[in-house]
Formats: sequence, structure tokens, C-alpha cells
Amino acid sequence: MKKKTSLKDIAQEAGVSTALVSYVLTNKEEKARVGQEMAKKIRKIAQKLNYQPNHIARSLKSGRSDTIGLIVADISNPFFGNIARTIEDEAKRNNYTVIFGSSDENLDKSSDLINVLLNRQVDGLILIPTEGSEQQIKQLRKQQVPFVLIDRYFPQLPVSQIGINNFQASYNAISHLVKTGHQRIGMIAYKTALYHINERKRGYTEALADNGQNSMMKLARYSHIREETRQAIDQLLRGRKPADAVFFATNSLAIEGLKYINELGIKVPEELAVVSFDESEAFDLFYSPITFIRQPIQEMGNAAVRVLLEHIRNGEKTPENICINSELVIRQSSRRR
Amino acid sequence: MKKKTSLKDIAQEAGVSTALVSYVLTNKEEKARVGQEMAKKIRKIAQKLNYQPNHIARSLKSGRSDTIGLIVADISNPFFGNIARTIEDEAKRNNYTVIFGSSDENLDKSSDLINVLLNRQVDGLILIPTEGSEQQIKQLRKQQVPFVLIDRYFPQLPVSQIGINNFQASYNAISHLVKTGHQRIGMIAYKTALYHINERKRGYTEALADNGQNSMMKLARYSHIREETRQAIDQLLRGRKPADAVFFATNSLAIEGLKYINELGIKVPEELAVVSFDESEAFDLFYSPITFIRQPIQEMGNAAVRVLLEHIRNGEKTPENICINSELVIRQSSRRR
DNA sequence: AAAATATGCTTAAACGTTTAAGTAAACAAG
DNA sequence: CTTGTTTACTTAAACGTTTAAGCATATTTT
Repeated sequence: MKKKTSLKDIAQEAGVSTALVSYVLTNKEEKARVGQEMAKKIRKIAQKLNYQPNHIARSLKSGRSDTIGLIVADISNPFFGNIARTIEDEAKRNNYTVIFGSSDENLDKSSDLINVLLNRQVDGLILIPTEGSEQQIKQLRKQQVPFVLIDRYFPQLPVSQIGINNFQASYNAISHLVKTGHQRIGMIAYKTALYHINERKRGYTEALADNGQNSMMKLARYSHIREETRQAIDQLLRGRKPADAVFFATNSLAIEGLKYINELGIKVPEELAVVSFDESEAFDLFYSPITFIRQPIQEMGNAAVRVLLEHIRNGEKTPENICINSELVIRQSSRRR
Repeated sequence: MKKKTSLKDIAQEAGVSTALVSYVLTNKEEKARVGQEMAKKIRKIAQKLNYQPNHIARSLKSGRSDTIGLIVADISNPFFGNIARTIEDEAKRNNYTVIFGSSDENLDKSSDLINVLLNRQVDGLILIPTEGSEQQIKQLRKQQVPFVLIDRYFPQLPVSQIGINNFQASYNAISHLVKTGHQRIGMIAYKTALYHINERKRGYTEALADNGQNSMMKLARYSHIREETRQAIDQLLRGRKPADAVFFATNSLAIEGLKYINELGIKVPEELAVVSFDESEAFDLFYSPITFIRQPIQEMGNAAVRVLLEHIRNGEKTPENICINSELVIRQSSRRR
């Protein structure tokens, strides 16, 4: 790679010190009382040599990198991809760059990534934490690294977190299914310690209880999503009293589930109503468009960046918990029976 | 953020110079003939103080950042998300970090991003270039920045590019539709100057010509994908001799198209066979799973990283063009009629 | 006319590393 | 007992910035 022009090159060409060049090119001419003519000359030379400041040198000096690290749980899931996108946009709007990595729901990978990003001197982190990463989070807190969690959160940890009210969203979705005449509503969720998922389960259970219905909760492991989602559906539909509706806790579960429902030739919503958390193009395309809970991705991403920059600039005084409203988008798959 | 421990801190504690510490912690003790005891002591102190090297300082010294920049066309599209993922994995395997941005198919944004990434002293770039970005590419070449293009390419430019044989893939897909008895095969593609898309069109046209069928090509603009895809379908299905099959040039087009096909109540594949480029979860979920052209994302991503690192390490002698085979995944939506 | 101030620049140190070159002491070889 | 070699370290410069402090010279104030 061709060597880039430095302040020194410009200084040489202009016959002045690098300090002067620096003052001019960072618009501190006033403060540094640089002569008008010289300023003009320096700028012209900078232009001619196509000077671009070396961000690394600047960072070393300033101690800031104007970079934030983003760790998502799985970048191949469009939900996280979209979060990444809004975060990148919002960061850029604030003159920050994003370095990112995907933990792929893996604790070691997540730990590695945190280290890599911190070594690159990111000014702060935005995390979609993996199951079991409390220790990593606590460690960050101890090191006083500015960071915020997004999407997933740990209610017992005193750290800044951005999310939705998973309990309420779930409760509303189930209420909707009850109102539309469904009497045997199953749910398929992950077997996990992740709080946000368990809140979704709780919303389901309480809504059913409040309506005098029994819970039919089935769990699948993330690592065995295909087989265990299928098993779950088999169990829900088996027996004398099969489910007449199913609520999926995430888009990935719904997609696996719907594939199987298709294979079984089960008609949605006639035989089985379907509602899912999260969004997916596949939901639009299904012959009976799927009712789903839309998470306000843009607001979440923007809030994460805003809170993080706040922490970076003012030091983390007090954690900020932001809960944004989600929306139930009602479509054909949960039509009144 | 708490100040991290530096070589100086360790040196102080050990009562030696920073140089010695550096030699030990970069495993150059042999070469620098550091005493065994002292080496041990230094390592112990480093451990105790949880020393993590400052990557920025190292970069400034070495001129390398061990970072590669990635610019994708649209991170919210899972196709690009998956490319990003494999690139990040492969880069990490080679001890490189990825900084990324999404150009969102926008020339100015792309130009901005290139600048930001270069200012951060990335060692090289991987680009999914936007339409009309030839000038930016040429500029990079002139600056002798190591870079490779992936997915999209400019055949007339002497730069390294990774892609599939779009012409052949398209030709095969159409041949398959012909073999399965389709006689009026339409195509919906973007109105664009992007070479890879136009190769897909050419594959379609030639395959039809070789089989004595007439072209029914419809174009939509990326910026008006919804309306114009619908128009295109209307046109294909109108008239005395409506299409009996349609070939979509990308997954986004297919998804828009299929939504409309659903709305119209057209039965796939009985009334209309469907084949698409690219993959999508929605294709699996469609009541009649969609036949599609699977791009070897992992191989592409790995190749991009490999070629880029090659260029970074050895200087770009001669551009490398890599063409990887794609695969036609045949399913129900193109069943024999 | 001396003192104060303004103007336009330079010097030098610092950020945290790396690494070639230097040095002092211990030891071996002639 | 000089000379040479080895061992174990230190010094110092460098990467490209930023910025406080310094220093002439010119101009204004008293």
C-alpha cells in the first residue's frame, strides 16, 4: 500500500513545523494564532497531497478511538442484522465507527470478541449477550468499560439495558388469540436461562391463567432447533385435544415450526392459528400471513447508541434501563375461528 | 474507563525497562537473551496486572492494523449478512479483525465508508460494490490499497474478484425449466448496470434462444422494487399467452414477486413455476418450496479473505479472479408440468 | 522610550509500542 | 592479563498526532 501523506510531508512542503500544520488542519488556527496566508497555503498543500488524518495516531494521543464495538448473537439472523444496521447508521451519524463480531451464541467466542474489541481500544461496547455471559458482563463493569446491552438483558445486573417488555408483548399476543376464539393455545420456546425468553413464557402462562386456560408449553434447545421443534409440534397436535393455536417465542422457532406444519399439511389458520415473536420475510410470504410481534428495531438501536455515547462522554453514573413498546401486527394466521 | 496497564506499569513493578518487558511479552526472549528468571517474573506481573497489549500503539509502530474493512451492499439482506459472517469468521481465524459498514446501495455512502475505513488504517478492503462505483474502485487501485470484490464484479477492471458464474447458473436454471416442460418462461430482474445481474439476464436469454423460446424479460428498479415487480408480474401474466414460469434474478425480487403471486391467488407450480437466484428462509416456507440457485457463500467469503491476505502480505502482483460453482436446488416450485 | 501586548511561528513532550544499537559485567580463550 | 565473547540488560528513536509552553519580532500602550 502506498504510504499516505502525513503532517510531516505537508510541513516539509510548506517549510513550517508539523505543529502549525496540525493547528490549521484541525481548525484551531484562531486559538493558535496562525497567519491567514500560511493557513491557506497549508490547506492547499494538504488538498494537493490528498491528506487524510491517521486515525490510529490520533487515537493513541487522545486515548479515544471514536469506535464502538458491537457483538451480536448471530449475524446471519436478519433480526440481528437489522439491529447491526441501525446501530452502524446511528453511530456514523455521531462520527463513530463500528467494529463488530458475531458470538454465534457461543460463550468462548463472545469472550474472545470482547477481548479483541477492547484491545482495539473501542470506546465502548454494545452487546447482545449470550446465555450465561453474566460473568463477562460483570467483568466489564468492574473494568469500568462503558457498555449497554440490547435485546437481551439481565434484570438483576445494575447495567444499562435496552429492550422491550417481553412479558407484556407475550401477554397481549395470547390475549389476542383468546379473543379470537382459540381455546387450546400452545407455545414453543427455547429451553434457556435467557431472561427475555423466560419473560415471554411468563406472559404466555399468565395470560392463559387469567383466561382460565391451561398451559401447553414446549421447549426446544437452540442447538437442536430442528428436531426438537418438530417434536414439540408433534406433542402439541397429538392426543384427544390437540392445540388450536401455537405461539412461537422467536422467528427462528417459527420458521422451523412452519416448515414442519407445511410438511404435515396442516392448514393455517383453519386447523392451527399461528403467532410469532419477531419479524421475518417468510411471515409475509406464508400463504396465510403470520401474525407477529414487531420489535422496534430502529428505536432500540438508536437508544443503544445514544445511551452508550452518554456513558462514554459523561462516565457511567447510573445505569439506564430503556423499555420500548412493541406492536402486535395482526394478520390472517390468527383469524377468528 | 479505567486506565489499562501498559508496558511501563509492568516495567516499573519489575524494576526494568519497558524494552525488556516488550521482548518477553512478544516472545522474543531468545533473540533478546532475556534471563529466565526475569522473564518469568515479568510474565507473572503481566498476568497479575491483567496486561492487554494496546493494539493501537502497536499498529502505529508497525504500520499494520491487522484489520480488514468490509463494505456490504445491504446488511439487512441475509445473503450479505451471511457473507459478512463467513468473512468475519475467516478473518478471525487469521487473527484479523473486521470493521464493516453497509453502503445501502448508495454511492455517496460507499465513498464515505471507504474513507472512514482507510483512515482507520485497515490493511485491506473487501467490497460488495454498488452500482456505478467503478471510479471508487479505480481510485483504490491507484492508491494501491489491497482489496478484493466479492459477489459483484467489473470484468473490465483488472482487480481481484470473487464470484460465481452467473451466466452459467442462469442458463442451467432455465434449461431445467425447459426440461420440465415450461414453454413460456419469464424473467424479472433489476434494471441495472451491474454486470453480475446482466450476466444472469444473458444466461436466461441464451438458454431460451437455444431452446427456440422467446424472451419475456421484465425489469424493476431496486428503488421501486415493490411497485415495479408487481407491474412486471402483471405484464407476464396478462394476455392470451401468459407465462407458465418465472425466474427471479435475486431473492429480494422473488420475495416481492411471491407476495404478489399469493395475493393474486395464483397457484405455484400448477399455474406458474418459480425459480429464483439466491437463498431465503421464505423459500423453504412457501407452500410449494421454491427451486433456487444456491451461491456458495462460505467458499466465497473464505476465498475473499484468502486472496485479500495474499495481497496484503505479498503486495498485489496480479489480480486473481475466482469463480466458484453454484448449485441449482430443485424443489417443488418447478415441478414437471 | 520603556513596558506591555499581540502576532506568528517553533520546540518538545506525550500517547504505548517495537527494535536496532549500545553498555556493563562476567567469563573464556589465548 | 589482555582480548574476545557471551549474557543480561538499557537507551533511544520511531510511528503520526496533539498541544502546552517558549521565543522572537512587531505593534501598541503608557
